[in-house]
Amino acid sequence: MEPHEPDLTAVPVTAVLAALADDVRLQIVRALAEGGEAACGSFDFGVSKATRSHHLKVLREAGLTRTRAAGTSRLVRLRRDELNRLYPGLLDAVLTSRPPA
Amino acid sequence: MEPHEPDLTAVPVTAVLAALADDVRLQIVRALAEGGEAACGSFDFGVSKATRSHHLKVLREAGLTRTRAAGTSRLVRLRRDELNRLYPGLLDAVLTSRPPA
DNA sequence: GAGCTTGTTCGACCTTTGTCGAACAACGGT
DNA sequence: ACCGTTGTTCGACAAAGGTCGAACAAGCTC
Repeated sequence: MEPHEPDLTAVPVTAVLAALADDVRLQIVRALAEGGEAACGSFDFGVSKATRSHHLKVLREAGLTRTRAAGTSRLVRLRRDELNRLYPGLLDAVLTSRPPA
Repeated sequence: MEPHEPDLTAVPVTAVLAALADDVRLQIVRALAEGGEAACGSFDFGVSKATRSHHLKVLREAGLTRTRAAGTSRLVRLRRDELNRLYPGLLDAVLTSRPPA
């Protein structure tokens, strides 16, 4: 089953923004930005694995991440270059924002 | 009644992003970016005035706009400088994105 | 003050979305 | 072949959010 990773230009801006407009997903994106490629299981932010899987799907379908299988795990990584090319400054603006005091 | 225009630093990033993650609101922001200050009524994007008022409230409470009374109207403007200072690149990234084909 | 214009607020409604547990699927190791 | 690990999918549920019409408020003009 292909993981359905759309062309970023085909994703409406509102969908990209909506994908980033969630605390859990933002934490995932931050983790990916810092640590590079990571397995789904490494994002343990106090939600069930069903919920985590859901959030990763949202990020993937918004064109923010790519996923590849690796044994029993799936490795996720940020599509930084494409993102920065299409929305220069967006990622940085979001990532450098202080965590909610 | 004060219109409750929060300090941008007090607004969680997710709230800012969520405010921008809507088609109607994005159109409003684009219009404000192009035309500068404008009356609420000038944003006729196929929604009722109740809905329009709702969206303007969301934008205001997310720290994206300022509103001032002017006779029977209310003039709205983008908080560009603050936005660009706190989230450099965000606004540009969102505004320069092509409209949904 | 009557009436018009401009916005806001108030339910109400319906869709979307975040969350979970449970069931399922794929893979690796023993 | 079996089991454990890792993710995904499937309802189900609750909360959030966009939408509307109607009622209300404030201000201008005649």
